[in-house]
Amino acid sequence: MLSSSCRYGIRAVIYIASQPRINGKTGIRQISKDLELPTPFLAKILQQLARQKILTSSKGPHGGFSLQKDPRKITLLDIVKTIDGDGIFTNCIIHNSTCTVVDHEKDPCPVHDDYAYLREELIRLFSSTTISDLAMKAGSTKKIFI
Amino acid sequence: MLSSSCRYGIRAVIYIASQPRINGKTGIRQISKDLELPTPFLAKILQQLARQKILTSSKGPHGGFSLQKDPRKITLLDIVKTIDGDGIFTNCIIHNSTCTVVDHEKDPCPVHDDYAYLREELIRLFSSTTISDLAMKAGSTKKIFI
DNA sequence: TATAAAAAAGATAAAAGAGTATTTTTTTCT
DNA sequence: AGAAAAAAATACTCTTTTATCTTTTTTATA
Repeated sequence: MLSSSCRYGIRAVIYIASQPRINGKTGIRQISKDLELPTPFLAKILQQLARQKILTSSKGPHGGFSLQKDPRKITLLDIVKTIDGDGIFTNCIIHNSTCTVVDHEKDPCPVHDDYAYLREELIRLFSSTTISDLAMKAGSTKKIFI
Repeated sequence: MLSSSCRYGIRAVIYIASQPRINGKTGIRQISKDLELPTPFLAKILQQLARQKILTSSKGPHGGFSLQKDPRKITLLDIVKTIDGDGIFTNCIIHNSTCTVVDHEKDPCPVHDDYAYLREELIRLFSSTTISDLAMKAGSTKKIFI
């Protein structure tokens, strides 16, 4: 469904949002240690999220990553699109390419109509779930990150 | 969502089900030509489906593949499980492993509850959509296979 | 200003997925 | 029996994803 990179990215953003705000920065060493993810691999993912204005990164001593936006304004859709692209929301389920209503309206693939509903539900879920929601739920337990 | 192998397999099974029954066999050369798929790669996929009793294969002149079951009894779920496994139906959306109700019932991951519904809809769609359904819809057009 | 801490960048390595090529086995038909 | 046609099996290549390692750049602060 989602790539490893994407899942790691989502968990890292939830983790950052759950951190107590002392100076507002969370180091990648700490994130990768607590989430049990490979440090340099996670670094690349967070860099992508920083380029998309979802995270802020700062170098130097006491540097690290923090959210660039209100966690209530960051959705799962934002993160998934940044890391995996929007293929999961547009690709046909049995063909290689997109299979939107426009593409196939006169020549729909046989699963098209039935899958359209599920695709809409997927988009609805991902676009309505915010990092704020997830960080609140995550707050109640430690193990969710692993 | 689904691997290339899996999508190719689904399309091939729909194609076989759509063929006029002369001697009941469809050669892989014909399938790969009409679906524009690489022949030896598709062969491996069809072999997997044959091992799972979804297809029958016969060697020798006039050999080929045919359905081993009533197409009304072959579901998308059968094919997806054969080729991609059941990870898509069991894996957690943000973790590496399964995240079923049993696994996380006392310690659910933060997206668990919201995603559970979508997962159920996915299973419902895949298990209720049969090759018979798809072959009938496919009958009306040529381009759907490509 | 020098140092150390941190992320950024780049190069490389391992694993998995996708695809190709070749040989072997089976079967039909002459 | 022999030849040809078809799938099965095997081994290999290419690409992408995942992961690691090393070097560079930035920056706070002693």
